[in-house]
Amino acid sequence: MTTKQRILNTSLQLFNQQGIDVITVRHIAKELGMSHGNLCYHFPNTDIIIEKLYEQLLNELNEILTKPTLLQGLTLKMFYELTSFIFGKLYKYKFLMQDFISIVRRNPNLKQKHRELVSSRRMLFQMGIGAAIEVGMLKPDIIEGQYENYFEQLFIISDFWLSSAEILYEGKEENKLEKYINITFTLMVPYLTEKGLVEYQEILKQ
Amino acid sequence: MTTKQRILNTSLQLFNQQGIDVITVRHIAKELGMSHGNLCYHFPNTDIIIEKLYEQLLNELNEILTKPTLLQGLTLKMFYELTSFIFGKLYKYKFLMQDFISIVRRNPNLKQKHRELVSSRRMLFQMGIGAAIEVGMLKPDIIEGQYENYFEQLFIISDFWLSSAEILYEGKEENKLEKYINITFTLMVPYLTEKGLVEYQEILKQ
DNA sequence: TTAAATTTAGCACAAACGTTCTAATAAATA
DNA sequence: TATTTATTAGAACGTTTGTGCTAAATTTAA
Repeated sequence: MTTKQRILNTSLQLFNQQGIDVITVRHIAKELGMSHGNLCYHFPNTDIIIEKLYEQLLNELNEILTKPTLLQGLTLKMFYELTSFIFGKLYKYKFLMQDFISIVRRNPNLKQKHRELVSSRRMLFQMGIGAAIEVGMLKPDIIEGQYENYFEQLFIISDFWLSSAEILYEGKEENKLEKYINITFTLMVPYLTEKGLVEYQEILKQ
Repeated sequence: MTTKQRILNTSLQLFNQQGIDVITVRHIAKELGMSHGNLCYHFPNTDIIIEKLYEQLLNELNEILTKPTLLQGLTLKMFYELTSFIFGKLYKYKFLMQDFISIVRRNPNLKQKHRELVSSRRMLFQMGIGAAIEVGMLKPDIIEGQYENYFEQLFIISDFWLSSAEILYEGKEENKLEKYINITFTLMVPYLTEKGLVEYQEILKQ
């Protein structure tokens, strides 16, 4: 593993544990057992490390999200697994979500990048919803703006379940991810057809 | 107005504009045209100011939430107005929501206080849901844990809509509050009875 | 093997921070 | 009026921060 990647890994760990406010280049260097002068040779400051970690998250997400076969032979289970995959990645980089407001204030570039991510996620989900309606999994869009509201709710929860969990969640750490995946996934239940509901029940049993 | 209250007001304004990371006792003092030594005579540090502002928000919320007549003669419109009231207060103190993770890290006392707030809100809403089912506004709790999930979704969105808006919202500032009130309120639509739906449509018309 | 490029450690600097102290001023009280 | 109390300004302290520099060590390439 290269020194740069070792720095990124250790930074991710420290940011996740303690947040971006208290972690400095000196802390990261100390954790790695190197001089902070050396660390600044690789990354001049923490903001650049954070930006690299955000790009790393984007790359890991795009590995799946840009697959052209993503929506072929659509099933509800695929939706669930996609949610699980995304949430797992967000969990891995949880400081990015929890401190996103501060991060964006320090580095406005990321605001635009995140908007693009959300925008592409929105398009993907719209296509997914459309496909799911066609195969009779979801109810057609009867009430005006029904799925628009659903998207907004979905994005708020997707982006901030980790923040909420940090304050409110009291159970075991290993159950956290699944709990919030379910909370988010059940947001869809009201829009399921009877056929969709059957499939939904089966997913829960597993 | 007392000096203490002037300091709190100006602090609130600066925190809302720029966040808690960059604002120091020196900034606040400068904005008020006083020496920072003087400001520290009133409030030794920013953490204490933040704690006082949080308590101020709690007091303003409790003015309504602890009214014994709150749930008497329950209508959906009352629910909507209650949501509006709470969201308006959160908007006034938006930095508290947007920076809550950092704030709690710096002052763990507030974590417990917030949990108590959420817990009392949860009880209030449970009573509200119960009453709304009784008057035929909401569907009875058929699916196991149906309303539990609803609560979780509701609390995540209530606590973090301001954070999401900071990054994603692009419309006019004066429409922001209403937009997110609607997003949150429509979370309830799937649980409405036909009677409830009629009342819901009427609220939207206004 | 020799030369160049990369990587490393450690120091030094100015700026900003919270905190504390002193002394002066204003307000309240006896 | 005299005395105490509350409020204010400003300076000083030790820390910590990001940043940049130098020189040594290591690796790579010729």
